[in-house]
Amino acid sequence: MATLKYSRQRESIKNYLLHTEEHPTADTVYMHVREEFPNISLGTVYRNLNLLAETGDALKIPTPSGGDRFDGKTTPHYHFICTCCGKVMDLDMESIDHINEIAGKNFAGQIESHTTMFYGKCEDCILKS
Amino acid sequence: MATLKYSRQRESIKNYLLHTEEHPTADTVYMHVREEFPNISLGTVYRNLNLLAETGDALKIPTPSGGDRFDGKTTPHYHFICTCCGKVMDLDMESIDHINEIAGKNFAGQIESHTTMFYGKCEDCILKS
DNA sequence: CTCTCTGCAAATTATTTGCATGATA
DNA sequence: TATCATGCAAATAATTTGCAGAGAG
Repeated sequence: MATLKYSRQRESIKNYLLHTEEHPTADTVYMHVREEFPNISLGTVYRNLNLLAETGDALKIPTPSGGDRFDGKTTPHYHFICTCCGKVMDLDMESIDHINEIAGKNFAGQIESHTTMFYGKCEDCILKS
Repeated sequence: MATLKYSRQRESIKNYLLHTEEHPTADTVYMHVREEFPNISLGTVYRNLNLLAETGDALKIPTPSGGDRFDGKTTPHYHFICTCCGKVMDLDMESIDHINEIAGKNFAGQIESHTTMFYGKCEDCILKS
């Protein structure tokens, strides 16, 4: 990949991701960064989010029913997505690296444990039902 | 939901899903079902795949980088997606229902264990690298 | 007969890309 | 001043939807 040059827009996006817990969509990032850069385009947001994901400065989290989410917290941790309301949450739990031994009996691939995605119902949705 | 009526197209789609192991995309299903119903439309395929997923006759598996996959094997099992080649595979491993106890210390939601998605490199991609 | 399902085409949604101009090193 | 980044608009890709007619119950 070509050498990265500094850009104020990218810095702002990176900074926003570091200070939010909501795992925003590209569009949400766009809305926020536009407060500082009113002329920024959605294309630029996408380009930078992908760059940050490549350099490891952000995580790109695919979700069912469209719209990737982004996370500025890059230390290994697990994610949970509520299939009811779509909310993406961090799971603060111990590593499940041993999953490779469990799966390994019939599987010769290598699971990258901390990219595992969990689905279910979040607390709010359980209470509402 | 409204009462379902029989349709030969839906039956054919369901049947194809039951006899393939490849976790096809909607488009792949379309290609195959078109051999029996040359005039079937992609819209109909999508509508029926979604109906089958709702009635529990098929699983809809979201993937990173676009394109849901479908699975006619509806008994609980885990899935693995190769982040290198995109291949979707069944993982024949014991249940990890206890994940709820591990995650539960800091999490009041409910993980539906068998919908957990694992990512990593498949055997083929490991050998090639 | 009534309501569901189909084929077709147009509409949506999320994301990417080409290009001329602007910013960084 | 060479190269990367931006803004804008057009292009893709995956999926959904409106509608008029065909098929199932």
